[in-house]
Amino acid sequence: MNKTSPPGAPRPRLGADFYQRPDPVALARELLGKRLATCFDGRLTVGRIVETEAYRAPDDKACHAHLNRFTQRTRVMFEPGGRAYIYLCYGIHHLFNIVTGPEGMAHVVLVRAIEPLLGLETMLERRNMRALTPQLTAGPGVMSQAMGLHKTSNGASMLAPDAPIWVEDADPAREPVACGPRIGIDYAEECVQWPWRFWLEGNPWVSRPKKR
DNA sequence: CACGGGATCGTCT
DNA sequence: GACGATCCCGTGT
Repeated sequence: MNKTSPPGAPRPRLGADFYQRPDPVALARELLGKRLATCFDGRLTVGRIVETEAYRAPDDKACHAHLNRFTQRTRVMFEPGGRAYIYLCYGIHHLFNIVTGPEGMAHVVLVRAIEPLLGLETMLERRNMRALTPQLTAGPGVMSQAMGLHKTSNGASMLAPDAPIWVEDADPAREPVACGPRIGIDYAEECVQWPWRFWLEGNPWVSRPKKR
């Protein structure tokens, strides 16, 4: 009997009960292996989530909503879980986060890398690449680009049955889960070492910059 | 392959 | 006016 389904098989979308649970660290871990999907202009792209980071308000200094700082930018983080939080980083990269937790708790999970499953041609085209290599989607900026995730989708709900951004349930990952410090948050003082980055050990689609 | 720097702009001070 | 939850390319070895 088959224990896994083909990549193209339809899957149930995760709903509010998943996203609105209170612990963003547990959610970051559980999102590993699930399928991030978008459909923009009729172009379906799906990838298996292989790397995430948790950001938690109010105590986490690396979180944009540290001390529950409420600004125009962080506003969406306070919404109930199940929306996209997408912001421009370094003036170039659109970083895709999933708002989690109940309303008022500004927790998010950054999706850092996916393993491409469907819509590979679309992903390659968006990235201006020819060959299928981890550079396609390993890293939060390039992953967003490949999936067509842009700051114009900031605040979009992922809960409606016809929402163009969603996460599908999936079979449990076979790879072991590893964790370690988050990337690029050296300013966050005592939070720097918190092991809130999660990845699937050995999966080649996990980001691997030089300095880590 | 290691290293260094530039790109580029929204956000908050 | 400073600074990012990054990435890519050029240089040198």
